[in-house]
Amino acid sequence: MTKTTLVSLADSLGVSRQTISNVINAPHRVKPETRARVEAAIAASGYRPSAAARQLRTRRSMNLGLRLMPVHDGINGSILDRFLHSLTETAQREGYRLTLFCADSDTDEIRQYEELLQVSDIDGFVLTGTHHGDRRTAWLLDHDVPFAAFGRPWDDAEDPLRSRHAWVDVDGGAGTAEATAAFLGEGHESIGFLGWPTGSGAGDDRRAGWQRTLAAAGVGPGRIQELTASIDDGVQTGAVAARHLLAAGATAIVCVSDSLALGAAMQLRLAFPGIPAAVTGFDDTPVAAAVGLSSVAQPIEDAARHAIAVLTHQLAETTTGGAGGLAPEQHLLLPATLVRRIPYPIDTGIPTAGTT
Amino acid sequence: MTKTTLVSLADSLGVSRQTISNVINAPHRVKPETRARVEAAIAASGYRPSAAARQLRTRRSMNLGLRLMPVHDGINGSILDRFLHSLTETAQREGYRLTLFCADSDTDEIRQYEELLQVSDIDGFVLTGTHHGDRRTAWLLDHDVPFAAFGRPWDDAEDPLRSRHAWVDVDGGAGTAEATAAFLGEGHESIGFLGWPTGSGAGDDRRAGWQRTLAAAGVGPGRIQELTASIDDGVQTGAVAARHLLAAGATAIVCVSDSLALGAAMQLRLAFPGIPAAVTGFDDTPVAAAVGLSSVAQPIEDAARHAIAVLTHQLAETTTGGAGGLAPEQHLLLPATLVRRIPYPIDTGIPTAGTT
DNA sequence: ACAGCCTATTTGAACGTTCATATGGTTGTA
DNA sequence: TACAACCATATGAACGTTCAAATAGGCTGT
Repeated sequence: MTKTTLVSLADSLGVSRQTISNVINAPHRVKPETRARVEAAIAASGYRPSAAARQLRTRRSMNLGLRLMPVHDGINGSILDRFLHSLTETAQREGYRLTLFCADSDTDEIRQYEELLQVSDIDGFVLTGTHHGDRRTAWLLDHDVPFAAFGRPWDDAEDPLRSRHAWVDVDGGAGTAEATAAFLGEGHESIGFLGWPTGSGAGDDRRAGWQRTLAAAGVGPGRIQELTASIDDGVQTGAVAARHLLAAGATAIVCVSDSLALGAAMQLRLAFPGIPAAVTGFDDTPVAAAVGLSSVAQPIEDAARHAIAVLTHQLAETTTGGAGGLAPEQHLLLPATLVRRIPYPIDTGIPTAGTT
Repeated sequence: MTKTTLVSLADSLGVSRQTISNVINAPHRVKPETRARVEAAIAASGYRPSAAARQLRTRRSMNLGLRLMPVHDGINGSILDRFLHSLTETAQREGYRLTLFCADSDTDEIRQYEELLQVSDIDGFVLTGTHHGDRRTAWLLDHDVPFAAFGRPWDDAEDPLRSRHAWVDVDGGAGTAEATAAFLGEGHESIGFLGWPTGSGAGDDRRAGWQRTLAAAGVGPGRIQELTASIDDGVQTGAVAARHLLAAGATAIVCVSDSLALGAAMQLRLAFPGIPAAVTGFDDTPVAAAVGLSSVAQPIEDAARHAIAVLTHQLAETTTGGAGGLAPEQHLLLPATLVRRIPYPIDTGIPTAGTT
């Protein structure tokens, strides 16, 4: 039993290669009667066109590339899991596959683009972790490589909707604004913000949501200044920074991440024993769910779906030359929403000697 | 400026295609002098052989397939992140790439194998989430498809080292045994085990580690029976089940997962206020690190590295026909190790009315 | 009756490699 | 000198598909 190929199938059916090829790629060109006959034969033989041969001829691989960000940078952990799933599933439904690669810097990532493209192995890319001064998008635009970014083009921050490339993002600012407003509604007046150092795009965006909500509520710029802290991610660092916010009079804290929120929650417990800690995190990670921490959730599955939709549409366009249905939104900002939780009593122990 | 190809490069150098091909694939066949000249030209032109053409001719794609398990089944969250990273990085170093695909059942996964192979798009697979009655391994063996499994062949449990296929796994039982022994060393006598329902391979293995340690310490089978609970994963379910273990007199609890451990920790706090909860989880997830939960850590990066090593060796073998260096261990059980932590005081609040 | 056009199908060539084999030149041995 | 053996390089064919152009046949209109 030899491998079924276009020719072997054609011979056994008494038609030509091209007819079968047409049945697969341009069915309207084939007489319905013939078509049915060929389709039956295809199904019976289990024939599948060889990707390699097809790719060699058409110069399209139906493969999309995604760089796996170094751990603790970009999308990680369970967010990555959800993102990847949605990405892969959506791509698969459109006939594409997802190929992963690693790179330790943006420069290295660009080098890999060159490699992957020249080898004509990848049709387009999904970018994550966009940031200020991102050279990747410029490179891809310059080289006419189809791609979709998860993350706004932060350099065009004033008007990202004018961006030359397609992107999807989650409106983190709206999420932190909602969290802040919720605290205000509960009677809190001094609401702190625990964020990352300025310059990170996503981090600044989330801070801005908190800031504008406080400002709208009549809190002065000086006070806002006092109520914000900027530090690197981590539970311990969150605890330390939260102490400063508490000293500044904060009774509730909005955080840029779940890790920081976790640390902040510890300090709030100590400061206001018996009262559920007024803290919100970001990303709605399993950690947050586990300890009952309120958190701003990103519709990451939707974002992934849309990124693929945009990208595949772009790819279909360059092939067929323009037709191919309504173009999906090129610049899409999805709403983040606050997930409210009641903290569990995880731990009453004071960190002392030997345990496990 | 047209695309550089084997022919265009050959013409510009005044040699034949095959010579260049040889420089790349079998350098020893080419006269050093010519070789140097060709290599320089390759570097100068930035020439890269087309994957498609090569694949069409050689029938190898240098692509490895990995099924992305449905969320909350198999490898998830940050473990997946670490696993994927290591897998991708190692594969990349060997000249392979990782292609993802989704499947909602093992049957579906097998269907995709057929598709991926027939299209000759994938050279081999990495399997995760092996379980009792796994039909995938049988199928792959039957069809002579190279693969490496992360997870023992649970059906050959008596002697997995005799398995017909390559696998890597982590000795979870050794990890829980270590945890149990540690509690015994601290003076605990009634150490409970919070596990998944019987039948899950990995879960049973972890329970066995606890069980044999207790047995070795002289705890009778009846008592062991009383001290074990089996439930589905989750923080809440863990808390509920832990209550039963406490009622049975347990003072420490070894858990099959971090989620369950988190729930158990809650109950232990309530039962023994002021004393650090004697609980261990499994997987050493960020959740565990965040709340200061001791946990059994898997050397997942090593496992991934080894899986790729085994797989690529297998692939190289089928090509060259046997030569190609020492074969890596076909059946490898890596040790899991206990990471001891001191619980943080995360939460003193009692779960009551509205929060955040 | 025949050019002209449309439809359904076929044919030759090309995509860029590698395999198998052929060529030409040099060396070694009788 | 003749002939085999070897080395370095070159040539033809093949992998399985799609593109572009060619063919055959049916229908229309003058």
